[in-house]
Amino acid sequence: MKIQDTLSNIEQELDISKNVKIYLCGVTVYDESHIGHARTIIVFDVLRKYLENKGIGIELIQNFTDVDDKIINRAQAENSTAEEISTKYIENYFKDFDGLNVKRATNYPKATEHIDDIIKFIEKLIEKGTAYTSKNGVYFSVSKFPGYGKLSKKKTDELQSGSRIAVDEQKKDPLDFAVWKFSDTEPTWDSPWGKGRPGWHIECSAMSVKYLGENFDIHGGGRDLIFPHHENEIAQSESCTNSQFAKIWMHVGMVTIDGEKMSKSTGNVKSIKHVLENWGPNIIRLFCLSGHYSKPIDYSEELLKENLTKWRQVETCHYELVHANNENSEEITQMIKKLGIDFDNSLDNDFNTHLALSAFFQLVKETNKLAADEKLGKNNADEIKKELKRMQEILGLLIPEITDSEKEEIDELIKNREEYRKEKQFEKADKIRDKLNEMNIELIDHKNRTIWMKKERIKSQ
RNA sequence: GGUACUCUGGCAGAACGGUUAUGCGUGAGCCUGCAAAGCUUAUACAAGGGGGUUCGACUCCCUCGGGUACCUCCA
Repeated sequence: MKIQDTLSNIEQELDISKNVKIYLCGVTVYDESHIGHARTIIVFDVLRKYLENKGIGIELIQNFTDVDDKIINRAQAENSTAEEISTKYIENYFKDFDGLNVKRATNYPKATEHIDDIIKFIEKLIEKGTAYTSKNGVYFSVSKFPGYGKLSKKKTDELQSGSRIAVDEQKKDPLDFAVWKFSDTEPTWDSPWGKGRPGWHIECSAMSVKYLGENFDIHGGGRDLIFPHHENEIAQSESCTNSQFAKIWMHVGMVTIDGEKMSKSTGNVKSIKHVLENWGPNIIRLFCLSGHYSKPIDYSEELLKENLTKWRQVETCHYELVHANNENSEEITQMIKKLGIDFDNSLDNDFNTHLALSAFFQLVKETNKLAADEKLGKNNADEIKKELKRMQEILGLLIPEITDSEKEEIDELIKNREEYRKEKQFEKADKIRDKLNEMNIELIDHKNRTIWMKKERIKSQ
C-alpha cells in the first residue's frame, strides 16, 4: 500500500510486515465536534479497518488535548473547571463518533494524564541544549534544529519576516515556541522549572513516543496541522531521539462550506450531532469518503442528498440479497473477484476511497441488475453477500437491524396485501402498504413476488 | 507578501503520455393494478486563458489568471 507522504512529497510504501502504528492528532475538547473533525477521523477509521481486514495488526493512538487556553477560557466563561469542560466534551466526542460507527482507537491518551512523560521529554530537550528556560516558560530553540520547516516547506528566514506573532522578548528567537508555560491559573502542575502547564505541541511528541516508539508508520491529522503543530512535533521529537520520527505524514483535506474552511472562528460549522440527526451515519461516511482524502470537500445539502440516493441503492441491494431465492444462478465469481480487487487496488493506491466506492457501487448495481432480471440465485446471493459485507465493514456502512418479531409482522401484512391484490381490492392493499411505510418498510413488487426492505430513517428526506 | 495545493460536462469526481471513467441529475422506455424501488437506454462544445515538449497531453514544461489552505488557535 502506498500513501502520499507530506514530508517527502512522494508516495511511500507502507510497511505491513508487522503491526502498523498510527498516531492521529485528535481534537481539543472545548466544544462540540464538527463535520471537519468527522472527515479526518472517518478517513483514518476506514484506513485501519482496511488494514485490519487484510489481517494486519493496528495500533491506533489518538490524543485528546485536554489542557489548552481555549478550554481554560471556556471554563472561566461558564464558571466551571477545565476538567469539567474537557470531560464533558470527551463524552460528547464518543457519543458523536460512536454514532458515526467509528471504531474506538487502541488508546486515547490525554495530555493531563501524561504530565510526567512531558516533563521528562522536556528535560531531555534541555539536556541536549535545544530547549531553554526563560521568564515565561520553557522554549524550544528552533535554530538548534536544522531541519525546521521541512514538513511545511517553509524557510525559517521567511517565517520570521512574514511573522505576525507578537514578539515575546523573553524568547531568544521569535520562532521559538513554548513547551512549558508558567502559569498560576489552574490547571497547573509543578515542574523542575516552575508551576505551569505544557505547550500544545509537546504532548503529541511525548505521547506518540510513549505509545508507539521513536519511529512509527503513520502520523496523521488535518492539513491545517502541518504548520506549526506537526512541524514543531518533528523538531521536538527528532531533537530528542536523534532519529526519524513518523515514516509517513498523512494529511486530510479540509471540509469547506461554500468554498470556505469550516471552523469555529468563521462560525460556519456543522456539528456532528446536528448532521447525524438529519442524515445518519452512513450518508455522512459516504460523503466524507466521496473525494480523495487529501483534497478539500465542500459540504452541501445537495451532496448529502446525492449520497442518500446511493445509500438507498445499497439498502435495496442488501434486501435483494436477503430475499434472493431464484433457482437460476449466473456465473458471477469472476465479476465479484474483479470488483474486490478493484476495491483493494484503489485503496492501495494512496487510499483512493472515491474509486473504492465506485467498485462498491458497481457490485451493488450488478446485484440489483441480477435481481431485476430474476437471475439472482441463492448461490449468487451468498457469494455477493460475502464480498459486499467485507466492503461494508471496511467502509463502516451499517444496515439497520431488524428483529424477528418485526419480520413476522411484516410477512403477515404482506400476505394480507397479496390476498387483497389478488381480489383486486387495491384500496385495502394500499392501506397495508402505507402502514408498512410508516414502519419504514418499503415494498418492492417483482414480477411474481414481493420483497420488503427496511429503510434507514432519514430526517432530511 | 511568502509557501503549498487546486482549476475536468448542470453538479460531484477519477484516470499520474495512448478511446476524456463513474456517480448524481435530466429525458425516454421496461416492470407495476397504481406507485415506489430497480433495470434498460439516451444525454452532455467537459480539462481557467495562452504558449511549448511529443507521433500523441487531462496527465510534462513555461506563462498569465481564478480559487483554497497555511504563515496566529484550528481536524
